[in-house]
Amino acid sequence: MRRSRADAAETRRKVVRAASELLRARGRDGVSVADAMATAGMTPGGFYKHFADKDALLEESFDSASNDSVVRGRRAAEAAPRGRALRTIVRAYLTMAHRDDAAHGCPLAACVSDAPHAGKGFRRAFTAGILRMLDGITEAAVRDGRHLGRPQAMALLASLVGAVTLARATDDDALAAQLLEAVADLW
Amino acid sequence: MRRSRADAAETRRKVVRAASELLRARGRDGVSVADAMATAGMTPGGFYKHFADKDALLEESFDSASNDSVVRGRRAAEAAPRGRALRTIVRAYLTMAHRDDAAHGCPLAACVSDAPHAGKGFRRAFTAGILRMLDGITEAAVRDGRHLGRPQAMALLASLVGAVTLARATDDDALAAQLLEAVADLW
DNA sequence: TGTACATCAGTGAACGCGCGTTCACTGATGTAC
DNA sequence: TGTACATCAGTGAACGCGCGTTCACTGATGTAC
Repeated sequence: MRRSRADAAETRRKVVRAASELLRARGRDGVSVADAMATAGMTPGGFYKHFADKDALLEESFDSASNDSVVRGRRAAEAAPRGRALRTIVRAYLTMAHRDDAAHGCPLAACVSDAPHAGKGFRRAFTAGILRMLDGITEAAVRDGRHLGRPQAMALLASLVGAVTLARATDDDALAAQLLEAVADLW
Repeated sequence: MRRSRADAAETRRKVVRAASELLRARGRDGVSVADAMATAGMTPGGFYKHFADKDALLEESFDSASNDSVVRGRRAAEAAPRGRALRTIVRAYLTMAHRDDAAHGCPLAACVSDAPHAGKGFRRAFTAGILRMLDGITEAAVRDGRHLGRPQAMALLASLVGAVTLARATDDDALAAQLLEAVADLW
């Protein structure tokens, strides 16, 4: 039956949140429309009242995750000890906790091998996510009173994403921890 | 109809090669048994004469790609100018050509976000692939007459994989090139 | 403020498609004598 | 070396399943008067 506009907006938000977690936990092909709807407490049929198709949901879900992720990073940087903002967010990124909780973690790390096979919209959202992360890194450095060039921010981001994705891909926990540690010690 | 043992072995090899390229080009979920068989010039039915199931094929395909990749790296290191083995393979890894030809490139970069959602066998193969790459990096350094610690090899590998996967994920070619360049300049 | 009606969020079943897997069959290969 | 038979690599159709999407329907919400 029909719901109020506020209810409908809330439903939409719940679906995006559910999809954003499923997307990061299982990857693009691991999210089904029915799953996302069920996780949000709905039946599959209503999906198309809110989104054009599955791609539109995934694109918006990625974007939402990317925003959340950068906001969380900024908060961590603000809460960090004086002059340690960048170091704090880098260390937080490179934890086994982050490795083990992809659903609430960095969407770049979660979707990096999905994007090449995805459509235009998703890849555009991914690119925006990269830029947001680079800006977040630069911002943290500025907060520490030092200048980090764009190339250095890029190299840092690449090593962060590489370390976490490799740590998730291996079945050897000790190796995973060493990979994270090795990159943490690099910066 | 029945084929000779030599023919059958050749068929099996063709299927693994086809699957290994499809796997790297399209990711785990992008490979269908029928596609792999068709690419190898066969109909789908014969597949189960050679492999227990799709997982067994993908595991073997990953392993094969991983071996090929390391062998290619070793050859490049051997052909490199004196004292430049490591630099040569790192630079070769970080090219737009490698980014654009995933089918014949590093399987770690191609499958890194697939592995976490894959079964035990695939993750074990992935771990073996990481170790092989780390050994390959160390070996190249030794050839240059310098010692590279395990942590440094790990940090290098993470940044390589991160750079290429991010470069493939974005739809912005200039950004992709800058990411590769930024990591190349780090080492 | 009340009333009548149009709208539309959400339901749950159905459809079509692709995919992994199975299966009966074919006929060349390999083996036993 | 030759022959008869068992084996089995490969074929191509079929099955079952999950998934994205559609659709007729329901009944509360929003709107027009």
